[in-house]
Amino acid sequence: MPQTLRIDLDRSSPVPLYHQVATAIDAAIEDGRMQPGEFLENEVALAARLGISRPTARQALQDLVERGRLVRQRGVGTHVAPARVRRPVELTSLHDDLSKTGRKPSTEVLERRAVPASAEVAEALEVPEGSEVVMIRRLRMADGEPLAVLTNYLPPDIAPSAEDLASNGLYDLLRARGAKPKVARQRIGARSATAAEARVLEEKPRAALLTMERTAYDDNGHGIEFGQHIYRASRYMFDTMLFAS
Amino acid sequence: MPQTLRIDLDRSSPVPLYHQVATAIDAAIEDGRMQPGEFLENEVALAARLGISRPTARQALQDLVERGRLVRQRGVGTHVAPARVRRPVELTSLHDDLSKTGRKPSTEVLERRAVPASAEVAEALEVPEGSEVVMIRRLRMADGEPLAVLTNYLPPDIAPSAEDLASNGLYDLLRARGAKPKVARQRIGARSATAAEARVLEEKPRAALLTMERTAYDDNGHGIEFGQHIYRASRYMFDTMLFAS
DNA sequence: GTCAATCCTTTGTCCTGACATTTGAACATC
DNA sequence: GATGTTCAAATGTCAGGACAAAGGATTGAC
Repeated sequence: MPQTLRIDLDRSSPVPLYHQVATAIDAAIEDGRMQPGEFLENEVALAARLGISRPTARQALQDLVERGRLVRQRGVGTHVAPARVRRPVELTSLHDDLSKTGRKPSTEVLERRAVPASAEVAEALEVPEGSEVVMIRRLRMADGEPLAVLTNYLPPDIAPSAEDLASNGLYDLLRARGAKPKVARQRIGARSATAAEARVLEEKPRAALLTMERTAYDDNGHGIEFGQHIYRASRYMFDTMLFAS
Repeated sequence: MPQTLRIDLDRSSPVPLYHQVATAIDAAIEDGRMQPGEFLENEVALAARLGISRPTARQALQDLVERGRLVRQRGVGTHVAPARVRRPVELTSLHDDLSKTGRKPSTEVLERRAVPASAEVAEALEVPEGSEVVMIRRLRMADGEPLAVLTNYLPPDIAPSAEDLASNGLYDLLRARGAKPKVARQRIGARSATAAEARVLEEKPRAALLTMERTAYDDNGHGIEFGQHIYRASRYMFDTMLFAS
């Protein structure tokens, strides 16, 4: 009892056909029209019904498999993956994260100024040590409660203004400036809060904090952002999905 | 000045051609025969030279792009990705992690017994609440120093013995029993150590600890392992790569 | 009834061929 | 010399076909 999904294709659109198909199926999974475990038509039938070639249909399905939405088994068919394995690892900023989970993010820019690059910053951003970079320190709040202190270092030519940062996520602003983060290396650790940190975050002195250090790169591998952040462990966890190779 | 790589193909092998090609190129990148930024031949030439079709060559290159080894640009060509964006996110156990970075892992099994499943464990492993599961608690050490206390819950039929656990990684043992972890959801947080935890880990009381909670699934989405772990923040960090969608 | 062999369905791999789109450089023009 | 145009090179998209391999169900033999 395979589900035949209605999919409208626009052959004059610049969006590739396989992507239109993938998006349509993904949407059906997302809004519940297709349930976990439910089988799709086989790919030959799908291609015939939509008037596309089998490779095109395959490419659409393959994309969804790689994103963890579908599971395929040779000789069996293609079915929707269980809901709990569907969430992807993604490179997002905390601002986007909070919006998606329904909490109201707000930001207070504590500091924004030019500083000489430390060795660590210089290496991440590929600039000479001691050259000028912009340091931004923000207090991130969720529903009015302090959540994290975010410290970012950026090359001067793409660093957003303090005003922009008050209402927009950093990554959105970077993208608007043409710097598109594609990959990031992230290191998560923990330590006790200093007195000053505890005060800003409204925690007790020496409370456990989560620390995160991240370098973001564009797709040519050039560093575009380096950040050292601290989070209130009592209010925040990092939630990721891992895949076996 | 594109690099022409010598690649031997075995058409009688059960290993797909595109995979043979991808593996060969990957090996060349890994051992330095191809340097970051260096261009490959264009895909048409590559296909012709190897005597394979262009789609097959493309599939090999596409695989490497998805793994972050290569970067492609339409109208330009295909080149090797910068070294620092190459490391993948992978689902590994701490045992494998330590071996790879050259530290000597050792394990002490503190406890191994059957316990009734708590609500949390029951949900992760898809068993009735209160049914019997095996709880394993291990002290993980690196170079003789305590590093983490790992607490795992497993279905009784795949739970390894205490003896096996003393010298092997948990994931290796699970794989040998036919339970292949494919995806895992992982939550990383922090908190202060209790007195007992501090004692075991040789930390000061109330020292900051990293906590990690992980549920691993096979490719049908069935839970095969649930773990709650604590790490010495002074000796360990989680290091991951993230990719933008 | 049990077990093995066979067949069908479905995805996996591989081929050939064609046109579209993007990029960068060479070229011509003003 | 600056600027716009054209062109070649490279990857992206799409079509249609063929055979292989795996899994499940059916069938047959004992």
